[in-house]
Amino acid sequence: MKGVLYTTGMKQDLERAIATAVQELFGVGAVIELSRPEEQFGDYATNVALQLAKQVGKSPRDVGEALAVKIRENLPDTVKDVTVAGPGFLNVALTDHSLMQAAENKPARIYEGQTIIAEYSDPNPFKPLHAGHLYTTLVGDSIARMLEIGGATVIRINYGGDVGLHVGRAMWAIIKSLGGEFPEKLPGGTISERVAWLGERYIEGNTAYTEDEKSKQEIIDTNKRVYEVQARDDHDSPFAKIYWLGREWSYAYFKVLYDELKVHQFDRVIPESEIVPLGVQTVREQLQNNVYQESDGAVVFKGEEYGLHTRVFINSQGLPTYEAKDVGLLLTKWNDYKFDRSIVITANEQAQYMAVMLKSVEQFAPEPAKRSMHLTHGEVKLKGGVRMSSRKGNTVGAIEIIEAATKANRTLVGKDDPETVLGAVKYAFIKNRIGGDIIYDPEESVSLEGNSGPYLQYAHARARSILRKAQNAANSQQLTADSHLREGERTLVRKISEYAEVVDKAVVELMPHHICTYLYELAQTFNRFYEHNRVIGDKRENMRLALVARYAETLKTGLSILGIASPDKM
RNA sequence: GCGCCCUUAGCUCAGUGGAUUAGAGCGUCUGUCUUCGGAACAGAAGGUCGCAGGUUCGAAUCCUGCAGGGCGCACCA
Repeated sequence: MKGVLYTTGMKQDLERAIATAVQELFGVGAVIELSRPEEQFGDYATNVALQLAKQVGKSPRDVGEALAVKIRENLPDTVKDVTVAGPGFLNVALTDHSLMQAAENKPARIYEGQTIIAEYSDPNPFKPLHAGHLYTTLVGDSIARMLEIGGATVIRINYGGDVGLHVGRAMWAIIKSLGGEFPEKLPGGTISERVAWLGERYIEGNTAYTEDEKSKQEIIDTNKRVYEVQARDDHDSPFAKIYWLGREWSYAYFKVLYDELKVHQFDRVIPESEIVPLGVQTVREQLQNNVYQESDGAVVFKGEEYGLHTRVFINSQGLPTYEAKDVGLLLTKWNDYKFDRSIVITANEQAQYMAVMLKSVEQFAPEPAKRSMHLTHGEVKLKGGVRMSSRKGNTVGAIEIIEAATKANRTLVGKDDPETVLGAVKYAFIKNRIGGDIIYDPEESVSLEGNSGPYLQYAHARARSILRKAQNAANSQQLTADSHLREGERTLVRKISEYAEVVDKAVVELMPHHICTYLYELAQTFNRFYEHNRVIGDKRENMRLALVARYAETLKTGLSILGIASPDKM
């Protein structure tokens, strides 16, 4: 189900034209890959001559020279010049006119017609929301947006563990803390306070589970009771009342985070309890078919045959582990959506686990398994690479991050400015490549300067300010009306023309940080242009207004893929 | 022990199947301002791209080994 790049736009036209030239000159086929060299060398570059040299039996430079002549002949309107550089690289300079056309290119819709499931965020009820949840939510949100840019119909799914040992741990400590099963004794206060209280209980239960054998047994029993509450749909017993209330609080609190972050709404929230029956039933059925095996009273999948490892799907108590639940989840997605692709986004600690789960499903349901992929990101760490742990008491809460950023921004700017705060926080998290761990630096995440969200927003607001002041002629002119560009103008047009290519790359690789890197360069290029070139009152005002308008739109569209707002004024 | 991932300037990171001086931001130092918004711009200092081999005309980028760090490896999620 890999996306195939559509061949549209200036870059693809050029690639085809060069391939044709190769065919005409040497009678061989070649895949041309154009890159963007530094501006002084041209607008596009290719190393095709070096690749062909051996095959054709000529020196790379000779191949390059011959190609350069041919390309100039074939594309007199598009190409201003083709030169051979170094060992045989071809540097291609576009005419100003075609460069301006390239600045109008739109990203390819490589997922057109596909239904793609994006599952992300996945917080568990009864557990605190920490920095990692914030991060994974933002990554998922931007990736889902990228899939939409690529033309897909995206189903956003949020999956969470409302049953399982962590709930047992929390419930055990809650009951202990209440002095018995007394739902009426549950604390009041704001939703944050109540959830904070739950979080403390979870940590207590967690500690007791690892440190005290008797408590551990009690927690295991409590866990079973939670499954029974679900199975019997019990809403009346005091135990059940506590459970449902705690779950409700958690969900309410998740909503607080999503609202604060202004992320796109989920299409569906799937609690684990919903897919447990299908998961268990499926695993038991496939036990008959020998996909899964019994071992020490548990049901396992032996991954060793596939270079993986063995994992337990149903434990010896007869309760499903995360594994069996994920089987149920995957099949539920498949039954309900018949997706073309399903992407699950989590931290990388789950990478090998997920590989085992998918491999097991592949044995009896190959289609959904093959169409699934697991995209992982790193952990959020503190400055100096310090890992957060509730035991050390150095965890950072998800909402705490937004609150701290809001406060810091207030003292810096003197007013509340949620769009700037969110711009700063989101950009700080998304600008790094997915995969490695990222460092949460509270100061950097509220920074207004340099490579930051607010820098980009400011570079947008500045441009809008110019356009506001010159409303008259401004928006009527086409960028391509003037066929000759001055130096600073050309640099900006050239940068804008990279937009569609960068987004394509980000969408294909599912790497939002490419967009961050590019937009920062774009904003930088504009700020330089702004410093050195007058727009209003200049002889070239009309052309430059069209350029500024094109730039502002590009930046705004790009930021929207990251879920970052572009206010007209700041 | 086995598997996977990571190691680029003081800090935080881009760049990863070839190239021309390895790029940013922060921090440090120095400039620009009777300016369409200074949340800006211009410049300086700062790197044997973890170490050692190998392939190549050419390696931060590919291969091998080593070191350091992270994650996972049966009833947690």
